[in-house]
Amino acid sequence: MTPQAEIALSDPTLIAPINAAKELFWRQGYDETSIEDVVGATGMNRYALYNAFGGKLELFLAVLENYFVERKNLFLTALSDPQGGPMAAIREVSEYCIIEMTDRGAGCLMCDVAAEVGRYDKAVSERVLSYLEEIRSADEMALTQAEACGELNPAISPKEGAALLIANMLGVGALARNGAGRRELLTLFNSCLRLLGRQGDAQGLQRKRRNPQARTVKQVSN
Amino acid sequence: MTPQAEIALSDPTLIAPINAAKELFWRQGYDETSIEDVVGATGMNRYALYNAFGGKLELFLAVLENYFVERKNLFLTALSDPQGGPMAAIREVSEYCIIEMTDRGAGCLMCDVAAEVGRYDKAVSERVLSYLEEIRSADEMALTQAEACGELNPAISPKEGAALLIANMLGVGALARNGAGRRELLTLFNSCLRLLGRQGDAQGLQRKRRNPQARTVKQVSN
DNA sequence: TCTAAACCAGATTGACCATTCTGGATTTGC
DNA sequence: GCAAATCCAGAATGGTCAATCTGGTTTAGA
Repeated sequence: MTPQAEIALSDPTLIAPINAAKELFWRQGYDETSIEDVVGATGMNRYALYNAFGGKLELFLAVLENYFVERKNLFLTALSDPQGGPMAAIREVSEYCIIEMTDRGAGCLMCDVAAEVGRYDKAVSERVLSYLEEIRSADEMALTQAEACGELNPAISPKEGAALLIANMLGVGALARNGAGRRELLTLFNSCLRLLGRQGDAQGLQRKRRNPQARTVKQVSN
Repeated sequence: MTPQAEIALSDPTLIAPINAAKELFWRQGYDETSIEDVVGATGMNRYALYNAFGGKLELFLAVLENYFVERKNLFLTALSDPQGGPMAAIREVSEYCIIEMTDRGAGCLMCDVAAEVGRYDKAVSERVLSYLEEIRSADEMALTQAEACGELNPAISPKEGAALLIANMLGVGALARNGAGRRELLTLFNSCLRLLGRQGDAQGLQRKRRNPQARTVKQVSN
């Protein structure tokens, strides 16, 4: 991130324009979003925009950073002190993300749009990978707790499980971007979570249960 | 697909140009690839290109269709009569795809580049989803065989498992596009396959085995 | 009130690119 | 060998867009 973009992020009057621009980039992509679009959506004029951010790329970097931080907070808050247990917390934040993606039919700002920009600027790709790693590690933390309460499928380590969750969410994003429906994507995520959980270890679970027919898993209502 | 693109696909002299253009679009994306690039890579001149395909978009559609067909054949061939068992066949084709993606650092032509074009042309997005469904159904076929030989984790249906495989591959593609390494992605895919397989049902497996310590799974050599 | 700085909107620049045009070269059929 | 069709390469066209410029307007400070 450029120093200018960093300054932009800390200026409270720029929060609203950044959010407006984020919405545009997220829905339309980087190339498809013109400065004129941003002028229209933010209410700022070109002069002020260039003054505050420096240019289109720098504006996008500020947007991306804002999205990064927001997303990280979302995950860390929900996963560091999960009320209903770690698996429930993972489900909660993930379903929130899926709803965001299907609302926009636009996948993940970080991975899809940022990858577009990554073609110009390799630093963006690296930033994306490092952020994904941060989120993966938040997932891993939650899965470690899950392991401790016996909620994790013993066939897998928290680390591997977290990587699977990330990949699954990226896949869900790719499908959303091509127009897949919310219900379908929630079901897909649900299968993933089921395999990661103790329920994925079907026989092992059955052996512990008093009534094996209760094996089916509570589905999301969507 | 336009009639013109369909004709282009059936003309054997256009196979080489289509493959050259595919390589460009795959690596660089649609917007970043100029007609001049294509002229350079294919050896065809602009006049001939426009004559054969009609325009840039039509050229891309021909490329996409070619990729679709090739990919479908790859999956159907490997999965319809799997020599070393269905799970091995799934592993084989998937690892092939991962190697392709990491070679180019460019994810999946179908999902990543086509989604870019899908912004102009909704028909492209729909085509992408329908093709993914075809590949998913090939995976489902293989997983149904796996279920019959007791190689599938009983916690999951072949249908769900196939959807998970697709999502996982799309996620792997997103990671590859941002520069993730081959080894990391193969490991990730491996965890996915392990959960889908009988090994994902750790306790159940343990109960059937004579020596439970043989629980670890053969890893890919990469 | 006055002055200097900040701000605005529209016009302009400069670059890129898909597509078409054109006039000459090459091939093809007879 | 010749005429007609096909092909070629570079120039030209038209459009888009980021970024800058300009000349006038508003605001803020003393």
